[in-house]
Amino acid sequence: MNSINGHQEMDFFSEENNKKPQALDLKTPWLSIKPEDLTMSTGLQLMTRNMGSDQSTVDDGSSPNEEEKEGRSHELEAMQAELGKMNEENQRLRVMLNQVTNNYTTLKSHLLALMQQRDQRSGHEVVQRQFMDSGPAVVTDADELSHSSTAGGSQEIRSTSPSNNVEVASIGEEKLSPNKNNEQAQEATMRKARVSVRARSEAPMITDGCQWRKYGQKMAKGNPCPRAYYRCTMATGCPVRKQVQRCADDRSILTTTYEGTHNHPLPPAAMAMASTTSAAASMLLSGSMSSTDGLMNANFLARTILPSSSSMATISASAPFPTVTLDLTHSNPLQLQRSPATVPASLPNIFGQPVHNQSKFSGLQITQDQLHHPPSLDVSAATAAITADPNFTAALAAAISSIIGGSHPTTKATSS
DNA sequence: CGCTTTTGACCAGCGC
DNA sequence: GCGCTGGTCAAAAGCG
Repeated sequence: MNSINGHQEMDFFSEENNKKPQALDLKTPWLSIKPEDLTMSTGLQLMTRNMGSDQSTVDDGSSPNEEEKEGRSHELEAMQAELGKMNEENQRLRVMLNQVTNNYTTLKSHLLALMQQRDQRSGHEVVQRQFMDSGPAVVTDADELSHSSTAGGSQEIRSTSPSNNVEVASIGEEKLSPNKNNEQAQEATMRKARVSVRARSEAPMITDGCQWRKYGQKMAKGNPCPRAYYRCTMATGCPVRKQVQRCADDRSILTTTYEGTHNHPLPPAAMAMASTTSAAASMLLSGSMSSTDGLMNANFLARTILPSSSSMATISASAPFPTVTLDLTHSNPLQLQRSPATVPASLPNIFGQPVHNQSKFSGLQITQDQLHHPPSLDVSAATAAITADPNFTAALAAAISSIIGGSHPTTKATSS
C-alpha cells in the first residue's frame, strides 16, 4: 500500500513536474513589486482589444476582400508586436521574480539571525523549555560531560534516545560554532516536538504523501488497539517518524503522531502534512511563545489546515514531549481519505519545512486548478507556516493576501 | 531478489 | 533493585 503511494508520489520529482508553472512567475513576486511594475495587464488589455477588433472584422462582413486581407496582415503585425512586448514583460517579470526570491532569502536569513540572537540571549532556556513538562529532564553541565564521552564512540550522532538529543545540542554549545550549534539544537529539539493529528479514517493509515516503512508495533497501555511505528523512507537517514493508533473510545478515529523534520525534498502531496507538522513543531519550539500564544497559534494552525472546519488544536502540557494535537475529527472525514494525488486539495500547500534543493516558495506553486480557483486560503495558510511568530505571520499574511488575493492589482487593472 | 511487514527481544526511562 | 512501559532493533517471513 505504502509502496504504491510512494511510487506514485515519486513522480512529482520528475523534471517535468519540477518546472514551475508559468503562473508562478506572475503571482509569486509579492515582496517588492510596485504597482507600476505590474504591467502584465498591458498585454491582457491588448489581447482584449484584439478580441474586440477581431469581433468587429467578423461583424463587418460587407468589407471588400483586399481590405480584409490588408486588415488581417496589419492585425498579424500588431499581434506579433504585442507578442514581442509580452515576451519582454515576461523577461522583466522573471528578473523581478529572482529579485523577490533574493529578498525572501535575505529576509529569511535576517529572521534566522534574529532568532539565533534571541536564543543565545536566553541560553539554555529554550532547550530546557522543551522538557519542562517531562519531569527532571533539566540538563546539567555534569550530565552533558558524562554523556559526551559515551556519545563519542560508535554511536550515531542522530540518536533515538531523547537524552542524547539534548546531549547533541549541549555538546555543540561547547565545541561547535554558534550557528552550527543552533542548527543542531533546533534539529534535536524539532525531533522532540510532536504533532498529533486526529482524523476519522477507516484506512489503516492516513495518506499524507510520504513514503513510510513500518518498523515496529506495540500494544499500548489502556488501548486494545496496537500502536504502529513508522519511519520515513523517502530518503536514507530521514529522521521523521510517526506513530499510528486507533482511538480506544472511537475506533473510527485514527491518531497519527509525527516527530521530526524531513531532510529531503518532498512531493507536493507530502508538503501539506509535513509543512503543517513542521509549522506546529516550530510553534512549540519557538522560544518566545508563551502558553497562551501557543494555544492561539495552535488553533490558528487548525483553522489553517481546514479553514471551513471546526477543527481544534491543543497543546499538551502533560505529555512527555511537547505535543500539538490537531483534532480534525469534526471535519469531513472524506477530506483525509482521498487518494494521495488529491490530498493537497484538502490540505493547503503550505511550507515551513527546511526542504533541501527546494525553495520554501515551492509551497506557493500554483497549479492549473488553482488558476481557476484563486488560492487565497492557501496563501493565508502558507503564511501561517512560514514562522511561528505571530507578528511575522500577520505582516506576511496581509502582504500576500493583498497581492494574490481577490484584490490583485493585475486583476483590477485588467477588469477596469 | 529486493523491499516491506511482522514480531519477539532488547534497551532506557520512570515510579515504587 | 525491580517491574512496567514506550520505543527501537533485527531476524524471519511475506510479497511482488
